[in-house]
Amino acid sequence: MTLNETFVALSDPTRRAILAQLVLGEATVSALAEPHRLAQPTISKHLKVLEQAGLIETRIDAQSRPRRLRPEGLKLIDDWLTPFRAQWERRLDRLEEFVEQQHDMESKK
Amino acid sequence: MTLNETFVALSDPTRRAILAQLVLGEATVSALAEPHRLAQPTISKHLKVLEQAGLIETRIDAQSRPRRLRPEGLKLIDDWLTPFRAQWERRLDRLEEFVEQQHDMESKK
DNA sequence: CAGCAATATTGCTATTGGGCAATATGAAGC
DNA sequence: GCTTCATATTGCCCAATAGCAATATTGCTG
Repeated sequence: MTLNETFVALSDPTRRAILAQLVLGEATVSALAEPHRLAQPTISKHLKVLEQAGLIETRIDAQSRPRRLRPEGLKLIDDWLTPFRAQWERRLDRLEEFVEQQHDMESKK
Repeated sequence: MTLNETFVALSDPTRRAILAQLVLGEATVSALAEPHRLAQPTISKHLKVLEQAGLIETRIDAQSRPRRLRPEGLKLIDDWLTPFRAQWERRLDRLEEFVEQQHDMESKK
């Protein structure tokens, strides 16, 4: 459940696709495997990584082990982004200022 | 400059540390190498990954090649987070609702 | 232009990580 | 109790990657 585990978990496209699937709701392992051309054990491995990172959780229903999203897990990432977000918003502000200035110039012509 | 490149770039702690350093402003390669117990070529390699992902850019100043942050590069990540953010905020809303309901119950005692 | 300073490139090694087939486990249904 | 279904675990291979030392490159500076 560390920041690093989370980023590592997200660095694989298959795992990101699995998360995207889970936004739509709970799904079994076989349902999660189906869209990818990957063997079941491969998917199980990915699921383990995601669970270890705190991004999904497992429920038990007879033989099946449906997974569901733990969106709060992504807060670590969101928080990490904060200082950077501040920066790109500042850039946007400067751009807006610039546009406004240009506009003023125009109207003074 | 793809989403995958970006996530891969962020999946290494050294590279994240470098980005964090660059929030404070432009820095030379040797300045970036200094805090880490890593050889200079190792850092240069990391910088290449970050630049390829569009997260930093290089300026040329005599022999030195100072890097600066390109915070907009992180928008890809921020955008990817959007659908998930919606989910964890909904959870928060439900929590608030619950707390309010409890509060109502209390006041009716 | 010689020599130094800052960085890039190259070539190598060791580790990690994604993939698979084969097998193990555990619950359901007959 | 035996079979079947869903999934986990194990053992293996190959490719990708972080790391380094050695060397190349580029631009000052004397």
